[in-house]
Amino acid sequence: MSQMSIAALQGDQRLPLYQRLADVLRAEILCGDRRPGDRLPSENVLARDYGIAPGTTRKALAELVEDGILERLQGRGTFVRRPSFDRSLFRFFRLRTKSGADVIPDSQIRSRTVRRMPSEIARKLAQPDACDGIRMVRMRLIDGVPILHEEIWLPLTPFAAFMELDLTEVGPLLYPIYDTCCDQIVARADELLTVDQAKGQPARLLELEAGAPLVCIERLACSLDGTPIEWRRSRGAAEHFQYQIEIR
Amino acid sequence: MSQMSIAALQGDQRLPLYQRLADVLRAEILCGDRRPGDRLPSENVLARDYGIAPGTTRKALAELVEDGILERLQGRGTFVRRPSFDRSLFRFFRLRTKSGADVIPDSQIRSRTVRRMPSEIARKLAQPDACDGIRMVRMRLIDGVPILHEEIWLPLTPFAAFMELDLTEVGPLLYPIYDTCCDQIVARADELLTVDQAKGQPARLLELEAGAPLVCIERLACSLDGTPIEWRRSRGAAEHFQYQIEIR
DNA sequence: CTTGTCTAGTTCTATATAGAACTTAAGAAG
DNA sequence: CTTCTTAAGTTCTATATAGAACTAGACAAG
Repeated sequence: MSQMSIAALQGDQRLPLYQRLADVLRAEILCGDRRPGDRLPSENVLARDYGIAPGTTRKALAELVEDGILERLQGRGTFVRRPSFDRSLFRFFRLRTKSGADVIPDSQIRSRTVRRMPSEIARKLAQPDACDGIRMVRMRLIDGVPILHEEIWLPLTPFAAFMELDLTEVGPLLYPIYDTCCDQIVARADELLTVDQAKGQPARLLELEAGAPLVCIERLACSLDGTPIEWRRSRGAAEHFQYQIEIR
Repeated sequence: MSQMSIAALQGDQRLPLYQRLADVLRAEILCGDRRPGDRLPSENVLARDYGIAPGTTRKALAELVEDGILERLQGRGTFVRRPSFDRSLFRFFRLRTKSGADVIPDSQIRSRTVRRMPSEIARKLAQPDACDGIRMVRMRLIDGVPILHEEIWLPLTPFAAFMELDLTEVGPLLYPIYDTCCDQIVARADELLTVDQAKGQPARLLELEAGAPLVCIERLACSLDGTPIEWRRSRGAAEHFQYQIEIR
Protein backbone atom coordinates (compact mmCIF):
# COMPACT_ATOMS: atom_id res chain seq x y z
CA MET A 1 0.00 0.00 0.00
CA SER A 2 2.07 2.83 1.29
CA GLN A 3 5.17 1.07 0.03
CA MET A 4 5.09 3.34 -3.04
CA SER A 5 8.44 3.44 -4.82
CA ILE A 6 11.82 3.63 -3.24
CA ALA A 7 13.58 6.38 -5.15
CA ALA A 8 16.95 4.96 -6.07
CA LEU A 9 19.62 7.63 -5.75
CA GLN A 10 20.89 8.67 -9.12
CA GLY A 11 24.26 10.14 -9.87
CA ASP A 12 27.78 8.82 -9.96
CA GLN A 13 27.65 5.45 -8.26
CA ARG A 14 31.18 5.96 -6.96
CA LEU A 15 30.06 8.81 -4.75
CA PRO A 16 28.92 7.96 -1.24
CA LEU A 17 25.21 7.70 -0.57
CA TYR A 18 24.95 10.74 1.65
CA GLN A 19 26.69 12.79 -1.02
CA ARG A 20 24.26 11.70 -3.69
CA LEU A 21 21.30 12.45 -1.47
CA ALA A 22 22.70 15.89 -0.68
CA ASP A 23 23.14 16.53 -4.40
CA VAL A 24 19.56 15.51 -5.12
CA LEU A 25 18.15 17.76 -2.41
CA ARG A 26 20.41 20.65 -3.39
CA ALA A 27 19.26 20.35 -6.98
CA GLU A 28 15.62 20.32 -5.92
CA ILE A 29 16.18 23.53 -4.01
CA LEU A 30 18.25 25.28 -6.66
CA CYS A 31 15.77 24.55 -9.44
CA GLY A 32 13.01 26.05 -7.32
CA ASP A 33 11.23 22.77 -6.70
CA ARG A 34 11.53 23.44 -2.98
CA ARG A 35 11.10 27.08 -2.06
CA PRO A 36 12.59 29.04 0.84
CA GLY A 37 10.54 28.35 3.94
CA ASP A 38 9.41 24.93 2.74
CA ARG A 39 9.70 22.08 5.14
CA LEU A 40 11.53 18.95 4.12
CA PRO A 41 10.51 15.42 5.07
CA SER A 42 11.96 14.33 8.38
CA GLU A 43 15.20 12.41 8.39
CA ASN A 44 13.37 9.18 9.10
CA VAL A 45 10.95 9.68 6.23
CA LEU A 46 13.77 10.51 3.87
CA ALA A 47 15.59 7.38 5.00
CA ARG A 48 12.52 5.27 4.33
CA ASP A 49 11.83 6.91 0.97
CA TYR A 50 15.34 6.41 -0.32
CA GLY A 51 15.94 3.09 1.38
CA ILE A 52 18.96 4.19 3.39
CA ALA A 53 19.81 4.47 7.07
CA PRO A 54 18.67 7.49 9.08
CA GLY A 55 22.27 8.33 9.98
CA THR A 56 23.06 8.64 6.30
CA THR A 57 20.24 11.08 5.59
CA ARG A 58 21.41 12.99 8.65
CA LYS A 59 24.85 13.43 7.21
CA ALA A 60 23.41 14.65 3.92
CA LEU A 61 21.23 17.20 5.68
CA ALA A 62 24.15 18.35 7.82
CA GLU A 63 26.12 19.13 4.68
CA LEU A 64 23.33 21.31 3.31
CA VAL A 65 23.05 23.09 6.64
CA GLU A 66 26.77 23.76 6.41
CA ASP A 67 26.20 25.14 2.92
CA GLY A 68 23.69 27.52 4.39
CA ILE A 69 20.76 26.43 2.23
CA LEU A 70 18.99 24.43 4.94
CA GLU A 71 18.07 25.17 8.51
CA ARG A 72 17.20 22.58 11.13
CA LEU A 73 15.18 23.34 14.24
CA GLN A 74 15.03 20.75 16.95
CA GLY A 75 11.51 19.55 17.47
CA ARG A 76 10.18 21.45 14.47
CA GLY A 77 11.76 20.20 11.29
CA THR A 78 14.14 20.96 8.44
CA PHE A 79 13.48 24.03 6.31
CA VAL A 80 14.84 25.62 3.17
CA ARG A 81 16.66 28.70 4.30
CA ARG A 82 15.54 32.15 3.26
CA PRO A 83 18.69 33.99 2.22
CA SER A 84 18.40 37.29 4.05
CA PHE A 85 21.11 38.95 2.17
CA ASP A 86 20.56 42.62 1.64
CA ARG A 87 21.45 43.22 5.24
CA SER A 88 24.70 41.29 5.06
CA LEU A 89 25.86 43.34 2.11
CA PHE A 90 25.75 46.42 4.26
CA ARG A 91 27.72 44.69 6.95
CA PHE A 92 30.91 46.00 5.39
CA PHE A 93 29.86 49.54 4.72
CA ARG A 94 30.00 52.05 7.46
CA LEU A 95 29.62 55.75 7.47
CA ARG A 96 32.66 57.26 9.03
CA THR A 97 30.82 59.77 11.13
CA LYS A 98 28.10 57.59 12.55
CA SER A 99 28.99 54.88 14.99
CA GLY A 100 28.39 51.38 13.75
CA ALA A 101 24.64 51.80 13.55
CA ASP A 102 22.99 49.54 11.01
CA VAL A 103 21.35 52.21 8.90
CA ILE A 104 20.06 51.31 5.48
CA PRO A 105 20.02 54.49 3.40
CA ASP A 106 16.88 55.78 1.74
CA SER A 107 16.42 55.14 -1.92
CA GLN A 108 15.37 57.32 -4.85
CA ILE A 109 15.13 55.69 -8.24
CA ARG A 110 15.85 58.46 -10.74
CA SER A 111 15.31 56.52 -13.94
CA ARG A 112 14.33 53.08 -15.18
CA THR A 113 14.66 52.40 -18.87
CA VAL A 114 15.18 49.57 -21.30
CA ARG A 115 18.17 50.15 -23.49
CA ARG A 116 21.13 48.55 -25.17
CA MET A 117 23.45 46.97 -22.64
CA PRO A 118 27.11 47.96 -22.80
CA SER A 119 29.00 44.93 -24.03
CA GLU A 120 31.19 44.66 -20.96
CA ILE A 121 28.19 44.55 -18.66
CA ALA A 122 26.39 42.13 -20.96
CA ARG A 123 29.41 39.86 -20.78
CA LYS A 124 29.41 39.90 -16.99
CA LEU A 125 25.69 39.14 -16.90
CA ALA A 126 26.25 36.26 -19.33
CA GLN A 127 24.00 37.93 -21.90
CA PRO A 128 24.54 37.96 -25.66
CA ASP A 129 26.35 40.98 -26.97
CA ALA A 130 24.28 43.94 -28.13
CA CYS A 131 21.09 42.93 -26.33
CA ASP A 132 18.72 45.07 -24.33
CA GLY A 133 18.55 45.28 -20.56
CA ILE A 134 16.98 47.27 -17.75
CA ARG A 135 19.01 50.21 -16.53
CA MET A 136 18.31 52.10 -13.35
CA VAL A 137 19.92 55.09 -11.75
CA ARG A 138 19.33 55.28 -8.06
CA MET A 139 20.43 57.71 -5.39
CA ARG A 140 20.83 56.66 -1.80
CA LEU A 141 20.46 59.26 0.88
CA ILE A 142 20.85 59.53 4.60
CA ASP A 143 18.96 62.35 6.27
CA GLY A 144 18.31 63.74 2.82
CA VAL A 145 21.98 63.99 1.96
CA PRO A 146 23.02 62.11 -1.19
CA ILE A 147 25.59 59.47 -0.26
CA LEU A 148 25.66 56.98 -3.08
CA HIS A 149 25.04 57.07 -6.81
CA GLU A 150 24.11 53.68 -8.21
CA GLU A 151 23.85 52.41 -11.74
CA ILE A 152 22.05 49.09 -11.91
CA TRP A 153 21.59 46.71 -14.84
CA LEU A 154 19.24 43.75 -15.02
CA PRO A 155 18.86 41.24 -17.84
CA LEU A 156 15.46 41.41 -19.54
CA THR A 157 14.77 37.71 -19.59
CA PRO A 158 13.87 37.08 -15.96
CA PHE A 159 13.20 40.70 -15.05
CA ALA A 160 10.63 41.86 -17.62
CA ALA A 161 7.97 42.04 -14.89
CA PHE A 162 10.13 44.51 -13.02
CA MET A 163 9.36 47.20 -15.60
CA GLU A 164 5.66 47.03 -14.75
CA LEU A 165 6.26 47.79 -11.09
CA ASP A 166 5.12 51.02 -9.49
CA LEU A 167 8.34 52.66 -8.41
CA THR A 168 6.70 54.56 -5.59
CA GLU A 169 6.11 51.24 -3.89
CA VAL A 170 9.74 50.17 -4.11
CA GLY A 171 11.48 50.45 -0.77
CA PRO A 172 15.17 50.81 -0.07
CA LEU A 173 15.88 47.11 -0.64
CA LEU A 174 15.73 45.73 -4.14
CA TYR A 175 16.56 42.08 -3.55
CA PRO A 176 13.30 41.18 -1.80
CA ILE A 177 11.51 42.71 -4.76
CA TYR A 178 13.50 40.65 -7.22
CA ASP A 179 12.29 37.67 -5.25
CA THR A 180 8.58 38.47 -5.03
CA CYS A 181 8.24 40.08 -8.44
CA CYS A 182 10.58 38.09 -10.63
CA ASP A 183 11.25 34.93 -8.65
CA GLN A 184 14.96 35.67 -8.45
CA ILE A 185 16.86 35.12 -5.22
CA VAL A 186 20.23 36.75 -4.65
CA ALA A 187 22.45 34.33 -2.78
CA ARG A 188 25.96 35.72 -3.16
CA ALA A 189 27.88 38.55 -4.76
CA ASP A 190 31.34 39.52 -5.88
CA GLU A 191 32.46 43.02 -5.10
CA LEU A 192 35.36 44.97 -6.51
CA LEU A 193 36.34 48.17 -4.79
CA THR A 194 38.39 50.85 -6.51
CA VAL A 195 39.00 54.55 -6.15
CA ASP A 196 38.03 56.91 -8.90
CA GLN A 197 37.66 60.60 -9.59
CA ALA A 198 34.31 62.33 -9.67
CA LYS A 199 32.98 63.50 -13.00
CA GLY A 200 29.81 63.68 -15.10
CA GLN A 201 26.39 62.69 -13.79
CA PRO A 202 27.55 60.95 -10.61
CA ALA A 203 29.58 63.99 -9.57
CA ARG A 204 26.64 66.29 -10.25
CA LEU A 205 24.11 64.20 -8.36
CA LEU A 206 26.45 63.71 -5.44
CA GLU A 207 27.15 67.46 -5.43
CA LEU A 208 30.89 66.96 -5.71
CA GLU A 209 33.53 68.89 -7.57
CA ALA A 210 35.09 67.17 -10.56
CA GLY A 211 38.24 65.33 -9.53
CA ALA A 212 37.17 64.64 -5.96
CA PRO A 213 38.14 61.13 -4.84
CA LEU A 214 35.32 58.68 -5.32
CA VAL A 215 34.90 55.17 -3.98
CA CYS A 216 33.54 52.87 -6.65
CA ILE A 217 32.13 49.46 -5.88
CA GLU A 218 31.17 47.13 -8.67
CA ARG A 219 28.99 44.27 -7.62
CA LEU A 220 27.87 41.22 -9.52
CA ALA A 221 25.03 39.50 -7.68
CA CYS A 222 24.28 35.86 -8.39
CA SER A 223 21.42 33.49 -7.69
CA LEU A 224 21.67 30.25 -5.77
CA ASP A 225 22.83 28.30 -8.79
CA GLY A 226 25.48 30.89 -9.65
CA THR A 227 23.72 32.62 -12.52
CA PRO A 228 24.59 36.32 -12.58
CA ILE A 229 21.44 38.32 -11.93
CA GLU A 230 22.31 41.92 -11.36
CA TRP A 231 25.24 44.19 -12.05
CA ARG A 232 25.60 47.45 -10.21
CA ARG A 233 28.14 50.15 -9.70
CA SER A 234 27.87 52.30 -6.60
CA ARG A 235 29.86 55.48 -6.19
CA GLY A 236 30.19 57.71 -3.21
CA ALA A 237 32.45 60.40 -1.86
CA ALA A 238 35.57 58.67 -0.59
CA GLU A 239 35.72 60.61 2.63
CA HIS A 240 32.40 59.20 3.80
CA PHE A 241 33.25 55.56 3.49
CA GLN A 242 35.01 52.82 5.22
CA TYR A 243 35.01 49.19 4.31
CA GLN A 244 35.49 46.73 7.08
CA ILE A 245 36.22 43.06 6.81
CA GLU A 246 37.51 40.12 8.75
CA ILE A 247 40.00 37.78 7.22
CA ARG A 248 40.82 34.29 8.37
CA MET B 1 48.53 -2.31 32.59
CA SER B 2 47.95 0.05 29.73
CA GLN B 3 44.63 0.91 31.30
CA MET B 4 46.18 4.12 32.61
CA SER B 5 43.57 6.68 33.52
CA ILE B 6 40.40 7.48 31.70
CA ALA B 7 40.41 11.28 31.46
CA ALA B 8 36.95 12.36 32.51
CA LEU B 9 35.75 15.24 30.35
CA GLN B 10 35.62 18.44 32.32
CA GLY B 11 33.44 21.41 31.61
CA ASP B 12 29.78 22.16 31.88
CA GLN B 13 28.09 18.82 32.39
CA ARG B 14 25.02 20.08 30.56
CA LEU B 15 26.98 20.28 27.31
CA PRO B 16 27.04 17.21 25.09
CA LEU B 17 30.06 14.95 25.25
CA TYR B 18 31.35 15.71 21.76
CA GLN B 19 31.17 19.41 22.54
CA ARG B 20 33.20 19.05 25.69
CA LEU B 21 35.82 16.95 23.91
CA ALA B 22 36.03 19.53 21.13
CA ASP B 23 36.50 22.27 23.72
CA VAL B 24 39.29 20.34 25.42
CA LEU B 25 41.14 19.72 22.17
CA ARG B 26 40.63 23.30 21.02
CA ALA B 27 42.04 24.58 24.28
CA GLU B 28 45.07 22.30 23.99
CA ILE B 29 45.75 23.71 20.56
CA LEU B 30 45.14 27.36 21.43
CA CYS B 31 47.41 27.29 24.47
CA GLY B 32 50.19 25.85 22.32
CA ASP B 33 50.14 22.43 23.93
CA ARG B 34 49.63 20.94 20.48
CA ARG B 35 51.55 22.75 17.78
CA PRO B 36 50.68 23.15 14.09
CA GLY B 37 51.70 20.00 12.25
CA ASP B 38 51.30 17.80 15.30
CA ARG B 39 49.39 14.61 14.89
CA LEU B 40 46.49 13.87 17.20
CA PRO B 41 45.63 10.44 18.57
CA SER B 42 43.37 8.48 16.27
CA GLU B 43 39.65 8.64 16.82
CA ASN B 44 39.68 5.15 18.33
CA VAL B 45 42.47 6.00 20.75
CA LEU B 46 40.72 9.19 21.79
CA ALA B 47 37.54 7.23 22.34
CA ARG B 48 39.36 4.73 24.54
CA ASP B 49 41.21 7.44 26.45
CA TYR B 50 38.11 9.41 27.25
CA GLY B 51 35.83 6.44 27.64
CA ILE B 52 33.36 7.47 24.95
CA ALA B 53 32.17 5.99 21.68
CA PRO B 54 34.25 6.43 18.49
CA GLY B 55 31.35 8.15 16.75
CA THR B 56 31.35 10.78 19.45
CA THR B 57 35.04 11.59 19.06
CA ARG B 58 34.44 11.70 15.34
CA LYS B 59 31.83 14.40 15.76
CA ALA B 60 34.15 16.44 17.97
CA LEU B 61 36.96 16.21 15.42
CA ALA B 62 34.59 17.14 12.62
CA GLU B 63 33.71 20.34 14.43
CA LEU B 64 37.34 21.34 14.74
CA VAL B 65 37.91 20.56 11.08
CA GLU B 66 35.00 22.86 10.33
CA ASP B 67 36.65 25.51 12.48
CA GLY B 68 39.73 25.19 10.33
CA ILE B 69 42.11 24.30 13.15
CA LEU B 70 42.34 20.60 12.33
CA GLU B 71 42.94 18.69 9.14
CA ARG B 72 42.14 15.03 8.60
CA LEU B 73 43.78 12.90 5.94
CA GLN B 74 42.31 9.53 5.20
CA GLY B 75 44.77 6.78 6.00
CA ARG B 76 47.25 9.19 7.57
CA GLY B 77 45.76 10.82 10.62
CA THR B 78 44.47 14.03 12.17
CA PHE B 79 46.78 17.04 12.27
CA VAL B 80 46.78 20.52 13.75
CA ARG B 81 46.43 22.86 10.83
CA ARG B 82 49.17 25.27 9.97
CA PRO B 83 47.48 28.60 9.28
CA SER B 84 48.96 29.64 5.97
CA PHE B 85 47.72 33.10 6.16
CA ASP B 86 50.04 35.62 4.62
CA ARG B 87 48.97 34.41 1.23
CA SER B 88 45.29 34.69 1.93
CA LEU B 89 45.66 38.31 3.00
CA PHE B 90 46.86 39.14 -0.45
CA ARG B 91 43.95 37.35 -1.98
CA PHE B 92 41.98 40.56 -1.92
CA PHE B 93 44.61 42.91 -3.19
CA ARG B 94 45.21 43.14 -6.85
CA LEU B 95 47.22 45.54 -8.90
CA ARG B 96 44.99 47.08 -11.47
CA THR B 97 47.44 46.77 -14.34
CA LYS B 98 48.63 43.21 -13.85
CA SER B 99 46.25 40.36 -14.42
CA GLY B 100 45.38 38.40 -11.33
CA ALA B 101 48.89 37.05 -10.83
CA ASP B 102 49.70 36.21 -7.24
CA VAL B 103 52.68 38.50 -6.81
CA ILE B 104 53.92 39.24 -3.33
CA PRO B 105 55.71 42.59 -3.43
CA ASP B 106 59.31 42.97 -2.33
CA SER B 107 59.99 44.40 1.06
CA GLN B 108 62.36 47.07 2.36
CA ILE B 109 62.34 47.73 6.07
CA ARG B 110 63.36 51.36 6.41
CA SER B 111 63.44 51.59 10.18
CA ARG B 112 62.94 49.50 13.29
CA THR B 113 62.91 51.25 16.60
CA VAL B 114 61.55 50.94 20.10
CA ARG B 115 59.53 53.94 21.08
CA ARG B 116 56.46 55.16 22.91
CA MET B 117 53.32 53.68 21.41
CA PRO B 118 50.57 56.13 20.43
CA SER B 119 47.74 55.61 22.85
CA GLU B 120 45.20 54.68 20.20
CA ILE B 121 47.42 51.94 18.86
CA ALA B 122 48.26 50.74 22.36
CA ARG B 123 44.57 50.47 23.02
CA LYS B 124 43.98 48.36 19.95
CA LEU B 125 46.88 46.09 20.88
CA ALA B 126 45.47 45.73 24.39
CA GLN B 127 48.60 47.29 25.88
CA PRO B 128 48.71 49.70 28.81
CA ASP B 129 48.72 53.33 27.88
CA ALA B 130 52.07 55.09 27.47
CA CYS B 131 54.11 51.91 27.06
CA ASP B 132 56.87 51.17 24.57
CA GLY B 133 56.52 49.10 21.42
CA ILE B 134 58.37 48.18 18.27
CA ARG B 135 57.74 50.43 15.31
CA MET B 136 58.72 49.61 11.76
CA VAL B 137 58.41 51.49 8.53
CA ARG B 138 58.44 49.28 5.53
CA MET B 139 58.17 49.95 1.82
CA ARG B 140 56.79 47.38 -0.55
CA LEU B 141 57.89 47.49 -4.15
CA ILE B 142 57.08 45.74 -7.37
CA ASP B 143 59.76 45.87 -10.05
CA GLY B 144 61.52 48.47 -7.94
CA VAL B 145 58.52 50.81 -7.93
CA PRO B 146 57.26 51.77 -4.49
CA ILE B 147 53.66 50.61 -4.11
CA LEU B 148 52.91 50.53 -0.43
CA HIS B 149 54.06 52.42 2.64
CA GLU B 150 53.56 50.45 5.83
CA GLU B 151 53.74 51.46 9.45
CA ILE B 152 53.84 48.44 11.74
CA TRP B 153 53.62 48.24 15.53
CA LEU B 154 54.36 45.24 17.72
CA PRO B 155 53.97 44.92 21.48
CA LEU B 156 57.29 44.44 23.26
CA THR B 157 56.22 41.62 25.49
CA PRO B 158 56.15 38.72 23.07
CA PHE B 159 58.25 40.40 20.37
CA ALA B 160 61.43 41.45 22.17
CA ALA B 161 63.42 38.81 20.26
CA PHE B 162 62.37 40.46 17.02
CA MET B 163 64.67 43.41 17.72
CA GLU B 164 67.71 41.11 17.66
CA LEU B 165 66.94 39.85 14.18
CA ASP B 166 69.19 40.64 11.22
CA LEU B 167 66.94 42.66 8.94
CA THR B 168 68.79 41.61 5.81
CA GLU B 169 67.53 38.10 6.40
CA VAL B 170 63.92 39.17 6.65
CA GLY B 171 61.99 38.24 3.51
CA PRO B 172 58.81 39.80 2.20
CA LEU B 173 56.60 37.90 4.63
CA LEU B 174 56.65 38.87 8.29
CA TYR B 175 54.17 36.39 9.75
CA PRO B 176 56.32 33.29 9.31
CA ILE B 177 59.07 35.20 11.12
CA TYR B 178 56.76 36.07 13.98
CA ASP B 179 56.14 32.35 14.26
CA THR B 180 59.73 31.09 14.18
CA CYS B 181 61.27 33.97 16.09
CA CYS B 182 58.66 34.89 18.65
CA ASP B 183 56.33 31.89 18.72
CA GLN B 184 53.39 33.99 17.58
CA ILE B 185 50.96 32.68 15.00
CA VAL B 186 48.67 35.02 13.12
CA ALA B 187 45.32 33.35 12.63
CA ARG B 188 42.96 36.13 11.63
CA ALA B 189 42.80 39.83 11.06
CA ASP B 190 40.38 42.70 10.87
CA GLU B 191 40.89 45.18 8.09
CA LEU B 192 39.46 48.63 7.69
CA LEU B 193 39.76 50.30 4.34
CA THR B 194 39.45 54.05 3.89
CA VAL B 195 40.55 56.67 1.40
CA ASP B 196 42.93 59.39 2.42
CA GLN B 197 45.03 62.15 0.97
CA ALA B 198 48.77 61.86 0.56
CA LYS B 199 50.99 63.95 2.80
CA GLY B 200 54.16 63.79 4.87
CA GLN B 201 56.51 60.83 4.90
CA PRO B 202 54.21 58.38 3.13
CA ALA B 203 53.68 60.79 0.27
CA ARG B 204 57.39 61.43 -0.04
CA LEU B 205 58.38 57.75 0.00
CA LEU B 206 55.65 56.84 -2.45
CA GLU B 207 56.73 59.73 -4.68
CA LEU B 208 53.25 61.24 -4.72
CA GLU B 209 52.12 64.83 -4.72
CA ALA B 210 50.43 66.05 -1.57
CA GLY B 211 46.67 65.63 -1.85
CA ALA B 212 46.76 62.65 -4.19
CA PRO B 213 44.13 60.02 -3.27
CA LEU B 214 45.56 57.34 -1.06
CA VAL B 215 44.13 53.99 -0.07
CA CYS B 216 44.67 53.32 3.59
CA ILE B 217 44.25 49.90 5.13
CA GLU B 218 44.44 49.45 8.86
CA ARG B 219 44.90 45.88 9.95
CA LEU B 220 44.78 44.35 13.39
CA ALA B 221 46.20 40.82 13.30
CA CYS B 222 45.31 38.37 16.06
CA SER B 223 46.61 35.03 17.24
CA LEU B 224 44.60 31.84 17.47
CA ASP B 225 43.19 32.76 20.86
CA GLY B 226 42.18 36.22 19.70
CA THR B 227 44.96 38.23 21.31
CA PRO B 228 45.89 41.21 19.13
CA ILE B 229 49.46 40.76 17.95
CA GLU B 230 50.25 43.33 15.31
CA TRP B 231 48.81 46.61 14.14
CA ARG B 232 49.72 47.97 10.76
CA ARG B 233 48.63 50.71 8.44
CA SER B 234 49.38 50.32 4.74
CA ARG B 235 49.02 53.16 2.31
CA GLY B 236 49.29 53.18 -1.42
CA ALA B 237 48.32 55.28 -4.40
CA ALA B 238 44.61 54.76 -4.92
CA GLU B 239 44.85 54.35 -8.63
CA HIS B 240 46.94 51.22 -8.27
CA PHE B 241 44.55 49.27 -6.11
CA GLN B 242 41.51 47.19 -6.24
CA TYR B 243 40.00 45.23 -3.44
CA GLN B 244 38.04 42.17 -4.35
CA ILE B 245 35.76 40.15 -2.17
CA GLU B 246 33.01 37.61 -2.28
CA ILE B 247 29.99 37.99 -0.05
CA ARG B 248 27.52 35.29 0.83
C1' DC C 1 -10.94 31.61 29.54
C1' DT C 2 -6.73 30.00 31.44
C1' DT C 3 -3.71 26.61 32.78
C1' DG C 4 -1.68 22.34 32.88
C1' DT C 5 -1.02 17.61 30.92
C1' DC C 6 -0.43 14.49 27.61
C1' DT C 7 0.92 12.75 22.98
C1' DA C 8 2.92 12.47 18.54
C1' DG C 9 6.48 14.06 15.76
C1' DT C 10 10.86 16.11 15.18
C1' DT C 11 15.92 16.83 15.73
C1' DC C 12 19.84 15.81 18.71
C1' DT C 13 23.04 12.85 21.30
C1' DA C 14 25.30 8.59 22.05
C1' DT C 15 26.55 3.85 21.42
C1' DA C 16 28.07 -0.28 18.85
C1' DT C 17 29.71 -2.47 14.81
C1' DA C 18 31.36 -3.80 10.14
C1' DG C 19 33.68 -3.07 6.21
C1' DA C 20 35.63 0.10 2.43
C1' DA C 21 39.30 3.18 1.11
C1' DC C 22 43.62 4.93 1.77
C1' DT C 23 48.68 5.48 3.61
C1' DT C 24 52.88 3.89 5.13
C1' DA C 25 56.40 0.86 5.97
C1' DA C 26 58.38 -3.60 6.01
C1' DG C 27 59.53 -7.53 3.66
C1' DA C 28 59.54 -10.83 -0.39
C1' DA C 29 60.38 -11.74 -5.18
C1' DG C 30 62.47 -10.85 -9.32
C1' DC D 1 68.24 -2.31 -7.05
C1' DT D 2 63.49 -2.42 -8.36
C1' DT D 3 58.97 -3.99 -8.03
C1' DC D 4 55.30 -6.26 -5.90
C1' DT D 5 52.86 -8.06 -1.84
C1' DT D 6 51.50 -7.91 2.69
C1' DA D 7 50.12 -6.04 7.03
C1' DA D 8 48.95 -2.63 10.32
C1' DG D 9 46.96 1.64 11.22
C1' DT D 10 44.15 5.39 9.87
C1' DT D 11 39.94 7.88 8.25
C1' DC D 12 35.56 7.31 5.83
C1' DT D 13 31.02 5.24 4.89
C1' DA D 14 26.98 2.91 6.32
C1' DT D 15 23.83 0.55 9.30
C1' DA D 16 21.00 -0.15 13.50
C1' DT D 17 19.18 1.36 17.76
C1' DA D 18 17.86 3.80 22.07
C1' DG D 19 16.79 7.56 24.53
C1' DA D 20 17.04 12.75 25.51
C1' DA D 21 15.40 17.31 24.29
C1' DC D 22 12.32 20.07 22.15
C1' DT D 23 7.82 21.69 19.59
C1' DA D 24 3.13 21.99 18.55
C1' DG D 25 -1.32 20.80 19.08
C1' DA D 26 -5.19 18.37 21.37
C1' DC D 27 -7.53 17.77 25.40
C1' DA D 28 -8.90 18.02 30.27
C1' DA D 29 -9.21 20.48 34.73
C1' DG D 30 -9.89 24.39 37.14
